[in-house]
Amino acid sequence: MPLADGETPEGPRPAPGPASGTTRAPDSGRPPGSGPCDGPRRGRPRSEGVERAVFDAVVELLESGVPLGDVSIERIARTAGVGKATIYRRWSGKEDLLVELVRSIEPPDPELPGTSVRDDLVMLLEFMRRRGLAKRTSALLRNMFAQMQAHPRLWDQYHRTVIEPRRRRGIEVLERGVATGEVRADLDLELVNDLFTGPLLLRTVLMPDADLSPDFPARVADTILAGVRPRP
Amino acid sequence: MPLADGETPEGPRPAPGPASGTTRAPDSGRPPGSGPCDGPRRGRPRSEGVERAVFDAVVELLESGVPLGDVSIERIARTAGVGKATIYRRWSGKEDLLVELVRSIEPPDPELPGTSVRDDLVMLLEFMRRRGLAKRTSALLRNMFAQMQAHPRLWDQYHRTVIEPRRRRGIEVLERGVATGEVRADLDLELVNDLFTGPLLLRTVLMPDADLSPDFPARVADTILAGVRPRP
Amino acid sequence: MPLADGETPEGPRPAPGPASGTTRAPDSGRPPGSGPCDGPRRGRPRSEGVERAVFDAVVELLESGVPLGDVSIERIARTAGVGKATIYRRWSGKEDLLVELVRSIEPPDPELPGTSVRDDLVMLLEFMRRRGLAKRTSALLRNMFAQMQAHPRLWDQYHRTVIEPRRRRGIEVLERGVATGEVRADLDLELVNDLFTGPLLLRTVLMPDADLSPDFPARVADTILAGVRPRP
Amino acid sequence: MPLADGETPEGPRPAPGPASGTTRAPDSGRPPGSGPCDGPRRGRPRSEGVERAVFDAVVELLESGVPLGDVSIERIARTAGVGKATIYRRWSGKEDLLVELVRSIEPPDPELPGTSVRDDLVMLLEFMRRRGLAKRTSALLRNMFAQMQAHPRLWDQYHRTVIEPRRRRGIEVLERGVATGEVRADLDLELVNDLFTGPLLLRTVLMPDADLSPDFPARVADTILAGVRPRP
DNA sequence: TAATAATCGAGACGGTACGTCGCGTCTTCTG
DNA sequence: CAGAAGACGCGACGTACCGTCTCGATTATTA
Repeated sequence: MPLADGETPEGPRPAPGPASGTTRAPDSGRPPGSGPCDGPRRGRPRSEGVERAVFDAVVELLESGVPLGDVSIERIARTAGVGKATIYRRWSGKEDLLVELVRSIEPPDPELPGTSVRDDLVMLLEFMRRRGLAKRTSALLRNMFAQMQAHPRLWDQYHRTVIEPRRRRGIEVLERGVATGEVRADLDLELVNDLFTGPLLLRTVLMPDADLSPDFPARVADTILAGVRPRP
Repeated sequence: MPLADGETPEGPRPAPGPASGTTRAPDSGRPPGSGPCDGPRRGRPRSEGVERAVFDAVVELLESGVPLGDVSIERIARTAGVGKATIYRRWSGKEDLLVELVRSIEPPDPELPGTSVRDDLVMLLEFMRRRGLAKRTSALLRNMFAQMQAHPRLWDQYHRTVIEPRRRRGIEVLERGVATGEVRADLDLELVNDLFTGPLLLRTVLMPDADLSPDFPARVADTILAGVRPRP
Repeated sequence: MPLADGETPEGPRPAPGPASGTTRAPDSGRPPGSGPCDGPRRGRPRSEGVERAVFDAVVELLESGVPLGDVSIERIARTAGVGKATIYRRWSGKEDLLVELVRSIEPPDPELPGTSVRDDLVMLLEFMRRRGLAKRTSALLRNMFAQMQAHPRLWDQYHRTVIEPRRRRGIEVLERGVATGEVRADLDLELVNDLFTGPLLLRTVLMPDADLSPDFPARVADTILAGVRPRP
Repeated sequence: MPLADGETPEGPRPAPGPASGTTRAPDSGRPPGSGPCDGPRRGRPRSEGVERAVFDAVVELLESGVPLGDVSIERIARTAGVGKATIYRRWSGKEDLLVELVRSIEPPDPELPGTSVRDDLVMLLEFMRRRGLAKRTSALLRNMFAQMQAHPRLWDQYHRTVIEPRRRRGIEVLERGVATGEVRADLDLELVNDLFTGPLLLRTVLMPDADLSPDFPARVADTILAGVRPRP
């Protein structure tokens, strides 16, 4: 989501759709009590096209201006040309579906230059900035973000798998900075990390039209590193 | 949301929305609380008790653990002992109602000590922290925030009346700091203001369980004022 | 209603609107417990224009094709430019209003020639036929008739004041016929009266588009008087 | 209503309505009870139990004294334990539902003795008399009748499928009577048929409490056959 | 002349029903 | 057996009227 750092969608991402293959673990739809799962499944196998069709339908709806609250399962099924039961067989509901959609869109983490703490932080912030600006995903993600606030279970899951790892990366960068002497050793690094990422979240979430010019990451990083009080 | 202010809307923001005015169409009646209009209103005046009953019902439902998505107009009306039409006569829908509810709950702005920039900033942050923690308003506000993201008109209104004034106050504090020499004169104060408020927003919105201990405002302020890089 | 014999609406009826004056007895609106009713009423007297405006509004609505089921009190009040409470002050509800409207439209009974039973019966039937055909009142009355079936109290009242008196007249004609030898003395005259009026009701109510040519009354009367079986 | 037949619709009636066909728009599904259409219907078939449950609920409500005006779709659904949408899926509204209900209750036509015109006519009238008296159907049908008056489309349909066939039978009996010499050959048989059925309609519809004793059909038939004027 | 009292238009009020839509489950037929 | 189709019970949606009530304004009679 907007605050998590990511990659520009116009950048190296090969395919904007769902990733190849059906790499899904939490298949809650299989009727419990069936036999061992390693054997070759009997009956008609699940169509590979369904996930793609469903995700495409959701993205198409959201991009065409439909508010996320109006994106009902019924409508997704109609748009995708898919039966409702087929959707419920794979996901437990709209929220579950959306989480997976978001995860599938999430770009891979950026490579850091490692030249200095300052450069690494700017790079992380720049990725977040590009994520927040990305044309198509921006509104979508903001909507999702809003939606998920109301669904704690899914929010937790997203937090665990997306937000927290990136937070870790920022802290690791700072820890390296402490080791090299670039960062004061007497600071709570979790708090410092929030100092860097908070402003970007604020402008992305609360002020979608605000200034997010390319030099924003550098200005934030430099100001925090140097401090606001005049130096003697 | 309430605990963060942002950027000035007259600043670099190109267009604050389709129409900056108060385009509140569905509420054709007088907004309750305003003075007497010119013409003497005809017909039975609206009961003063309805707003109270409705707001109380919503708060009661949310406090009793009902998720905001399940707080339907129907249920509000039932709980408040009020007709649905009476609700729709005053508000255009659930979101509109919630915006007004939040506004009615909004506490008055804090008095600033004025002893120093640092003290004033800590006070502002402390005020925001308490707002985010307040028992009843916390979950409510977080949900509200989510809801409003999808409704630009309401969001604009809330931004104008709640967020923007507070943002102004922060910037004024910083300007005074520049005048007294407590703050570097070469900084973009809007950005600096976001540095202070961003972290609090981040922890409140993204990490509801995170550390929001009483010393958080002071730690944020001191770290940003002093800077992260070691001083020579 | 359509089966009750009456007068042609294009005939001697002087004014199609409500009769002059406010000759209303069943005024249920007066608050019980007030003083003696002969004394001059205090307060503002009821406007004479209200009954007229309300009746006109109802007729206007029905004539403009609005089904009677859609003629709500609300709509009547709106159309008449009258307050709802003003209507309820005079009538207990829609049914009550409609009964009075119908009564006010009901034309006076016809004069009978008295030359013979056959001529009198034809005259009665002819009045019924014209009533059923009357351009504006026809659909209106059919609607009312339908409506009243579902409201026993009002139906009873209408029956007592409109239907039954006319039924009496038919029987009186037949009794005179028995006295003059024009009618068999061994017959149940109530049943005979129904033989004459039934066919007209049938064609008016069940078959609005059916044959109601001017000679219908004569054909009915002559056939029943002569009998269907061939005379020896 | 059911106890009266009327005139042939192909006769002098100029236009039976806007469209003589079966313009039943809202019921897009197969009318239950018809044979298999060409294409094998897809999706879950409509439950057979729903019609029964709904009809039973309506009859139960009416029998327990609920006025038909208070029999709302909402209440029917509640009583039948059925969703509102399920009702609207089959019928376009209350009237449509009631028409089908009445049709389903309609008893089969009587066998005629064929011994004489007089006996056949008495039998037809007796059948109608019993229909009008039947415990459960009586009030229901009277109300139905009232409802349908205001809905031409439904009335047409009922007329076509219920009233008209019965009317035909009566005229056939009379035609046979002309052939056997039991009936005068110079009469308009449609009118004669109305002479017989009209009185029964009159007493059933206009005078629910009137005399409908078992000998009523015979008295009507005999009086009309013999004529009211004394025979020389 | 002023007070009193009932009327007027207007419209808010707590309800009930409307007809539609989406929910998540189910039941059919086709591949 | 998967999948499209769609019926099912349920419940919320936003609207329309119901009949009652409360307003300010109007219009008579009574003091």
